[in-house]
Order: sequence, then C-alpha cells, then structure tokens
Amino acid sequence: MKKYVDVIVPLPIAGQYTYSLPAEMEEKVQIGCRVVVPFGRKKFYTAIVTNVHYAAPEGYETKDIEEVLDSTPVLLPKQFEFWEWLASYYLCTLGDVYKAAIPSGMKLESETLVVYNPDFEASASLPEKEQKILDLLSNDTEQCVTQLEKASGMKNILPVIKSLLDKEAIYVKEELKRNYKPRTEARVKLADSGMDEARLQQLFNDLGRAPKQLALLMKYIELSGWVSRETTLKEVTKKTLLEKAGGSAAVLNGLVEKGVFEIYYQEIGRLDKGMLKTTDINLLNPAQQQAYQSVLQCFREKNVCLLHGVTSSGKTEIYIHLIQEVLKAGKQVLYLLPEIALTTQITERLKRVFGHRLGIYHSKFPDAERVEIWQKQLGDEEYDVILGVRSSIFLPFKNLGLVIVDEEHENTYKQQDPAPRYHARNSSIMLASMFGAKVLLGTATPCVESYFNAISGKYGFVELKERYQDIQLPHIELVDIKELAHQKRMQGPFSPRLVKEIKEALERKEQVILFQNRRGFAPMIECHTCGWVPKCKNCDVSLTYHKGLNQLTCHYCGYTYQVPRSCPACGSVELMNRGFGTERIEDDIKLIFPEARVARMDLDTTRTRTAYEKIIADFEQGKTDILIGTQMVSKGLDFDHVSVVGILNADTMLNYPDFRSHERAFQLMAQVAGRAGRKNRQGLVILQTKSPDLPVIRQVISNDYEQLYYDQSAERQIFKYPPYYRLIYVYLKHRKEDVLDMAADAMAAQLRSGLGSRVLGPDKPPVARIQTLFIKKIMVKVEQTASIAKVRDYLLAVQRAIIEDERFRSLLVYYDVDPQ
DNA sequence: AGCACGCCGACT
DNA sequence: GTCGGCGTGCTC
Repeated sequence: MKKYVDVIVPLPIAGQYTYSLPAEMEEKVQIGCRVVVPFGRKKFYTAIVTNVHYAAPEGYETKDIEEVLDSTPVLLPKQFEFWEWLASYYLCTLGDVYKAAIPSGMKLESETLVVYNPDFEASASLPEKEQKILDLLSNDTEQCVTQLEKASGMKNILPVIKSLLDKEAIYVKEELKRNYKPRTEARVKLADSGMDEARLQQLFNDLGRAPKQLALLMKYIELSGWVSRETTLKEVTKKTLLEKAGGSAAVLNGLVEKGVFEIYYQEIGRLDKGMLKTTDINLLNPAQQQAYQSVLQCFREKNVCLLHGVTSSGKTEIYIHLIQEVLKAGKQVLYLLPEIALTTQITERLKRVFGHRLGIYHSKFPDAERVEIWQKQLGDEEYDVILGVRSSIFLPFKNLGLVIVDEEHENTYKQQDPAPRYHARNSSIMLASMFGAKVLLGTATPCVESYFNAISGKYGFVELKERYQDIQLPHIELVDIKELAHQKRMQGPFSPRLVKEIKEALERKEQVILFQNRRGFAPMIECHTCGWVPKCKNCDVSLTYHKGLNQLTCHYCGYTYQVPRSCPACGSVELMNRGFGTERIEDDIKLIFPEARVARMDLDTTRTRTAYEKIIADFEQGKTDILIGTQMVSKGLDFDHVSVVGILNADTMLNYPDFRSHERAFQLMAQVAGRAGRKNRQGLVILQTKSPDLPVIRQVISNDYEQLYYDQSAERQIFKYPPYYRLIYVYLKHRKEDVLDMAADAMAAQLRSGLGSRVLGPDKPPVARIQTLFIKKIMVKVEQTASIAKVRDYLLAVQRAIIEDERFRSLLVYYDVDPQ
C-alpha cells in the first residue's frame, strides 16, 4: 500500500498538504521529521510531517516527497500540540507558527543551479560573455548563479544566463541548499601512520636544514603526547600548533608538501561548552528567604505565581534558588527575559551558577547557534536551563518543570508584526500546563491583568517589598514644564531645575541618565509659514528628521527621504523642527555642557549587539557622564554612580491613544527612576510634565503601584477592557480606500449581528496606511467567560462570508488576539 | 508567500 | 498589432 504524509509548509496558508512517499523513503519518515516538498510550479520548501497514513486523497494527484531530511523527529509531539493551540488561539496558520518557531537554518533555501547541456551545438559563434559562462560550465557542469558570477568576474550575468537558456545551451535545476553548515576546525596529524622512533629520527635528520619546520614538528610531537607514548595521540589543531610553535602557515604548508603532516577537518560545535566548575549560589537574606518559601508554598496549590518585588530586591537570587530546586528533581527550566533585558550582567551571573547546564537563546546570536541549541535539546545531553527571549518557548523540551517570566509586564513579550501575534508570557503558561510545570511571573510593576489574576486568587501571589542591601528608593521631583514654557524659561527640552541638577551631579563626578521615549532628531518638521508637514508616501504618518543622516525617515516602513530645501506647499524656506527626539537632546545637552562626555542609546545606535554592549560598558566604567536614551535605558541594568535621572517629557507616553497608556507610562517611569541611586545614597529623579495633576503622575512619585492598579482596573471595568474582557482586534487592509471602507462596514455589521454591542468600529487606526495599504480596525470585546473557540469560529465564518463577495476578494484580514 | 494566468493601456 | 501592468486564484 502506498504511504502518504500530511505536512505543514512554512507559508501563511491554512491547512496541510498531502504528499506521497516514494518506496525508498517509506521507512525513513516519521511524524515530526522535516521533508523537502515541491510546492507549486517550481518551488521547494522544507515542510514538517504531521501525519503518516495510507489514505489516498481524492480529487487531486499527490506529488512525491523530494527528500527526507531527518531520521529522527525535530519536532516533538508536545511541541506540535503547542503549535496547534497557538495557531488556534492567536488566529493564524500553522505555517505562521512554523516560521516563527524554527530557526531559519533548519529550513532549506531554494537556489537556482545552472546546468551545462552537453548536447548543445552552437549554430553560430556565441557572444563573448555567453561563451565565457559556457566555458566555465563545461569544466564544472553544475554551478549556481552566484558562483558563476564570481568565477567570471562579470556583474549581473542574469541576462547572459537567460540568453543561454533561450538557446538551450544550458538549463536550470532547482536545488535546495542547506543553510546550516557545521563549523569545522583544521587539525594536524602525521601523514605516516606507522611512525616510530627510527623513522622519526630519520625525519629529524632530513629536516636539519629547515630549522623552522623542525621546530614545528617537535612542537607537534610534544603537543600530541607522542613522546609519552600514549596509545592514542591527542588531537592538535592547526591554530594551537602554530601559536605554540610560533611558526607561520607557510612553514606548516611546507611540511604538508613534504608529506610529513596531513591536515584534516573536524566538525565542531559552536556552542560554548561553559565552565564545568561553578560557584556556589548566594545565600538569601531573610526577606528573600521568606519570599522564596512563599513561592514554593504557592506552587503546592497553584500553577502560576506572581512575584511582585520592588526594583533591586534581588529577585534573580530567588529565581536561582528555585531553578536549583527544579534541577534537583531532574526537570528543565525555561527562564524568559525580554530582549533588551538579556544583558551580559544577567547571563554572566547565571553562567557562574549553572555553568555548562545553561543554554542561551538570543535572537541577536547567529542563527547557526540557535540551530545547534535546538539540536542539542533533542539529544541526550540537553541543557537543563534555557535563558532566552520570546521565541525560546518554541524550543524542544522533554521534561519542563518551571518557567520563569522575568519582567513579566514587558510588552515586547507580545510579537507584533508578522503573525503569529503571540504573547510569550501567556503562551508559556499554556506550554507549562502541558508539562504539568509551574510558572513564576516576576516584576516590580505587574501588568494589570497579572495583578488581577493574583489578587483574585487565580495565581499565587508573593510580595517582596524590601530592597536588597537597603538601597533607598529615589526621590522624585515634579517639574511643570507647561508653566515654565509659558514664562519662556525652558532651555530647549530642559527645565532650569534639571540643568542645575545635571551641573551639580557632573561637578560631583556622578552620572546622569536622560530619558526621552522618542528616537531621531525631531518627530516632525513643519513649515513656519503655512504649517505644511512632510508625510510618508506609503504610510499615513509624519516623517522623523534624523540629523546624523540628514534624512527624513518613516518609522513604520523605514523609507527615507531627502530633506526639502523649501516648503513644497508655499515655497517658504523656513522649515522648523518640532518636538525632541534623542538625537536632538544629545545636541542640546552638548551645547549646555560642552565638557561632558555624552552617549546616546536608542534603536539607531544599537543596531548590533556589540554596539549596545559597548555603550553599556562605557557607562558602567565611567567613560561617559551622561547617557541619553529611549526605554532601552530602563531595562535590567544596574549602574552604581547614577545620581540624577531626568524624564524629559512624560506627556508623550501619557497621550498615547491606548487603554494601556497610563499603565505603561507608570511602568516605564518607575523602571527609569529605579536607575537612580545606589548604596548609601538616595538618587534624584526630575520628572518633567505638562500635566502634573494626573493621578498617574502622583502614583509614580509615591511609587504607589496599588493605587495605580485600582484606578486602572476600575476604568477598565467600566469601559470593558482586560482583565474584565478579552480583546480581539480585526485588521482589514486594502489598496483602495473606498473598497476598504465598504468591506469594513460590511464586516462590522455582520459581526454585530452575532456579537451585538461587543463589536466596536470600524475605526481608522492612528496609522491608517502602511506600505501603500489602507487599514481599518474592528474591535471585539468578549466576556472572559465566553468560549474562545466559539468566538474564533464565528470570526472566521464571517471572514469567509465577506471574502465571498467578489468586490472584497483582495481584502486582507488578520487578527490580533490580546493586543498590547 | 510566490507564481502563473488573464485581461486592459502605451508603444514598435 | 504586442509588451507589460497588476488583479485573481492556486499550490497537495
């Protein structure tokens, strides 16, 4: 009987595809293995097998599997179950989940291969370029286009290839290229396997006139342990041999040519083997000890526990003790951190304690490293502790015992743009429940939903109010910049009070952090005469001016524009900058304090991992006096000499049109404020705002999270927001605005017929056009008690009905479940 | 997502 | 008359 497999392809298409198996692959394939499949006319993809069966599909001819890539599954049954849950909960396809879950090195890439046609006879002489390519191919009959380009030294040979193709001198073959190449290391061994004392002596004599080669040989004899007559010689790498013997590669090559040495390549892992020797873990102070015991107590009854600990209360130490406990029981731990908080400070701390049992999964690491971690977790020597970012919830775990979600309130745990739009915190709770594992959520400023779940008894709840080593909380001073601006007493973005405090801090040789949650130079430029503002042609947003590049940039699509010399609307040459971005703050502060050493940390200055680490290291070592930055400066960093923190403009955060804006502003300001003041010294925070009377500002000043929570939760109950209701945003996109409007109205009406007043909108989102597509948003608010499966099925049914209408065929629909 | 097929405007 | 624009539908 013929065997068939059902597979997931890495594309945003619903459903799975069925392929037939050639007889020789029948035994090889298993559920969870990767296979290469032809898809469409000429494409090949790496797909994942979800089912093996004998049921021939009806209605179409199956294609054969091209290749089976694994002999054992790379996707475990629990993982697949988790993928299915994630796709259904977040309303996306399994293909979307697959794309996000698996490191790209484990998927193959299609690359065009050009093949020589030996039967070709030219009827006339070929153009020079074509002949050259053909000659190259006759030597090596299968080469890829990039290879040929390099070998011929010609640029853009595609037209040449095309012409040759038309003449049938060559043809193309679609081949899959393995992205992931194992790393190899060059090693040296004696070419003569039967080497003995006598032959060696002979060799020494022969090399008498080549002292450098002789020295190298002697070093090899020493390093390999040949002298001590060990039965198996030690492996000697080319690198160490050259280093220790002080020879050059040319000397070694000489010996290889004489047939003394042979070079061979050994596949090696990229992963840091880690220190085997680890330090003892720190003892907990009484407050930590008590919190630790309470967490353990909570886990007896509840599966999730919220640990609310003020900044600098030493939560990490509590995590370490818990991990130790779980490891003793022979289970694995997943420790999640938001990307910006995954710094060397924390990785070093954990490495010291867990040594080679710890694996780090970071998106800024090379992909090959992520592939190796994945493979390692499938093997017998898997890491027991994974410290990782959002996507590490997709790693294969065998016996997960605990998930720690540090800084659980961080909204970067929610993936925004490409689907799957999943929340790593919430998804990890599901993942843990599949393993019967526990989840610990830790933060100084819990997200309203988590706090609600904690005080309502759904989660366990532990508080830690004492700061480690009695570090005092900073003193926060409010400065009303609206009043000061009226009196024309502001120096750009700085109040006189802030300038004074910075000056004094610098005189005391202390450091300053300035926080402005906007990158670029100016959020927009404006014509002084007519008020014209340049906008992106693809998106409905004003452009940000970047002085360093002297360009206007769209922060939504990344498109850049030249700065106009004059206003295209009225011709005036008076274009002014409006508002302040981090770049402009940097310029202004340099004018006021020309002596100070200033650094800026935002998305633009930290494109690479090293750049980020350098800025941090310089600041830590006191090489910089003032650090200006976006929210990046607020995360997971402990600096010892910061005495003043300036929050330049709280209003940009507070005015954000979103039900979470006050919660988020509180979290951000509390985190930034926490950077001020260390041992024995109280730090000072200058909080500049135009709305000093807002309750949230008072709550920041008194560090009163509970009051914030009660205000926010009351508001959310009235306006039907989480945690009382579950939110789903339905996004509709279309190239034509009028079609979009009609479709959105039709869809909202149809949704309302089933869900009534739970449906709001359609609305124009703040950015109503991105990358030439117009956008509308419908908001759906459902009761927490409602069946999410029913709501999901209803949404999808309505979507299908709308797409049926031929006017709306090219309408794009996607969902954001539990939007952040 | 790609890619092919198919139907309408500006060019040899 | 055709080349090429993008709107539409399909991929086992």
